[in-house]
Amino acid sequence: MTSSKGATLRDVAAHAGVSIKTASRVLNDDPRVATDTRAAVTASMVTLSYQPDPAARSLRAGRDRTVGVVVESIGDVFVAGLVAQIERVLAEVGYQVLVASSYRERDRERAIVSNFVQRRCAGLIVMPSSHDALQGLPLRDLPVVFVDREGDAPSSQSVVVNDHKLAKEATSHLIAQGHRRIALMSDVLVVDTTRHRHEGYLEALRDAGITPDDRLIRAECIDEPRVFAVLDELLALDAPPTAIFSANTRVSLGIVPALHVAGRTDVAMVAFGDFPMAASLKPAITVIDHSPARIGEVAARTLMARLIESSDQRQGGPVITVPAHLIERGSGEIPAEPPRRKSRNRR
Amino acid sequence: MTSSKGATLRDVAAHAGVSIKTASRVLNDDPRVATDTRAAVTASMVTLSYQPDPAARSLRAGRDRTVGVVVESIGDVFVAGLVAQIERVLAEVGYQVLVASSYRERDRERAIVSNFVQRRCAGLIVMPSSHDALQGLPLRDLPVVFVDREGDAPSSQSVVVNDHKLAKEATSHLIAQGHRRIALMSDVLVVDTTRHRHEGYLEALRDAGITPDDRLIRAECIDEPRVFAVLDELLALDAPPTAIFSANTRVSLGIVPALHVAGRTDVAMVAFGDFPMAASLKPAITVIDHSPARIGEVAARTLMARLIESSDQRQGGPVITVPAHLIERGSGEIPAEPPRRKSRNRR
DNA sequence: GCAGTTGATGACAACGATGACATGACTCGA
DNA sequence: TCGAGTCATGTCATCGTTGTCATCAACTGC
Repeated sequence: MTSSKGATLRDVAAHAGVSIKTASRVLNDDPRVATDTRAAVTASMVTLSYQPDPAARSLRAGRDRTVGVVVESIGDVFVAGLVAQIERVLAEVGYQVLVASSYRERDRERAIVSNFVQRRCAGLIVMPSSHDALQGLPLRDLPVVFVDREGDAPSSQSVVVNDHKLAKEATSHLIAQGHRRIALMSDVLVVDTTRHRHEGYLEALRDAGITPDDRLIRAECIDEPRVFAVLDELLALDAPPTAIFSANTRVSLGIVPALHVAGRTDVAMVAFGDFPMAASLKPAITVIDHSPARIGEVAARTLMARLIESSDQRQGGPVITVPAHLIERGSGEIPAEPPRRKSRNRR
Repeated sequence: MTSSKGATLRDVAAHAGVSIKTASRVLNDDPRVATDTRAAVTASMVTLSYQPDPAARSLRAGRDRTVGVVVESIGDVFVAGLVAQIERVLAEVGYQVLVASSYRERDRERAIVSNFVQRRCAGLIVMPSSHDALQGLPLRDLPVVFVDREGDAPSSQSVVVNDHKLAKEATSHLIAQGHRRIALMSDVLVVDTTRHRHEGYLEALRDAGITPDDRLIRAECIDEPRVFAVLDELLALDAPPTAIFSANTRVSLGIVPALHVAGRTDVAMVAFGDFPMAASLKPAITVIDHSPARIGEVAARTLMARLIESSDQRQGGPVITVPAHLIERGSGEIPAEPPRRKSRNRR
């Protein structure tokens, strides 16, 4: 039945016997409309199953009920969880989500943002490839919320976890099990987040009076093959590490299979970021619960507050820190010196 | 420097000393423009760093370089992989991706589609909650590609795997290991895909002369707690299953931890759909490699073919089947009768 | 009973781009 | 040499909506 093109505001106005402007007013909840007129127009809208045209609206009004989300790669598990939550929260208030992946390429990222601005998105949620990723881009006062990493932009806010503190906590946890040779495996150091985790790691070592060993610090784990290679090298050292701190989920997803393949699940490990199956592996993986859902939710609500109330008043400071904590599951509690066959099962 | 509002086509035209229409022609690669005029306009565009306004464009031209993607839930690993590939392919040709999750609610799904149509998306990629999910919706001849499940819509195509065949293959694989009591765990039977997998399972049993046991067929595994409960019940049966066929990834992600917690990793298992870590578990999980990337890629290219060439000529039939195969990893090769301590390590 | 206020409504232009059609300068073949 | 056909370009209206300003009736208070 419902065929071809939908009804326009003009049709609604004609059907209700009012001017198009009055219909527009009803549509926009303008108080200056008589009650019965409003009723008539509303009825006509229902009858004609009218739906406003977003393009015309955004062209004229200069804004669109759309939020642009720029992430590193939507295929990443962490990112998917993040976007899911953002989409869920924004859908509640009738906003649509545009997603695009930057693949960490600065130019691509900037092009995406420009495009979103051009599209009159109402706001932006960005997982920036670098602190100054958006520097100098014309943002038209768009509210911007950075996620997972801090970013610079006029009137922006960032939703992050305390990378430094949590990385330190993870490392200290391993130290507490008696480990002194702890490897750090991470992605390259272009993202601030990763840098902060490195610093946390180093500080934990320093506090424990352990001299960092450059051979154990490997910030080159960009893909799975690379992780395998690095791990091979680490295990082949004269003094190999007895524990590993994995600085992000993608790396963890490489380390775990690699350890299993090498048959070296005796090496302790703490992973920054939870992941599917982490609790079911043998040993189960001790993680820093860096929850994408929590971060996404906070980011979306932070943006929403600025979208809806049109209050430039931003809630919370420029940097909002979401809590996270360490979940002991086994891999992080493997002691440095394997117990000398005291008892196989203590319990 | 670059401030506030961007340049409009009028500005470009003025700067190049031509009419706005000529500038428009250059923008749209209309051949009817003199070479030097074109050069001048292009130069002006660069100088003013002109970017076309998508809203105005889509309003006038009736189409937008945007593809609407409707999925069940963007947070799902399978879905995330799918969307990532779609986005990647479409970005190559300058299309933006709008995503929305239906959470399998029909009304929501239909509302999303209507909205996308209203937005003048150039095309739609839909993971439909049911075969007739889009029935009767005004689609304006939009090219629609259904993914992972077949769907009905005028001039649509579907990109799927052969669920029936693959489920049968998985089940037969378990039968070949000597199993006769094979449980089937799946999501509820609202989606065709799931139904086809059930049929494949049943056919494999029938072919092997095994009578299906209703107590082993559990199509109620909608979330993780439910999976745990069902598994408990199954294992508590008088004649418990010796093998499990998991009909989708979400269910697998529940079964694996449940088996580990119950200490019953001696139960054989084949999972429909690969997932992170599947190869690193003990035992590693034998899966049907139902690859989201492959499906996403094919779906995106199928849609692209119709977007770009504006040829209504659709390539491929209404249903495009993407190949998939069984990957033996261990869990699916656990024999029905555990070997009677012949030798611990054969090699 | 009248200026001034308020409230409801409408006419019109504009947002930025493109489609239909028109124009004027060529070229070409008979 | 001229009409037809091509080519490059321009004029104008239009997509569906909203902002600005005008209109006009009813109501206020003195």
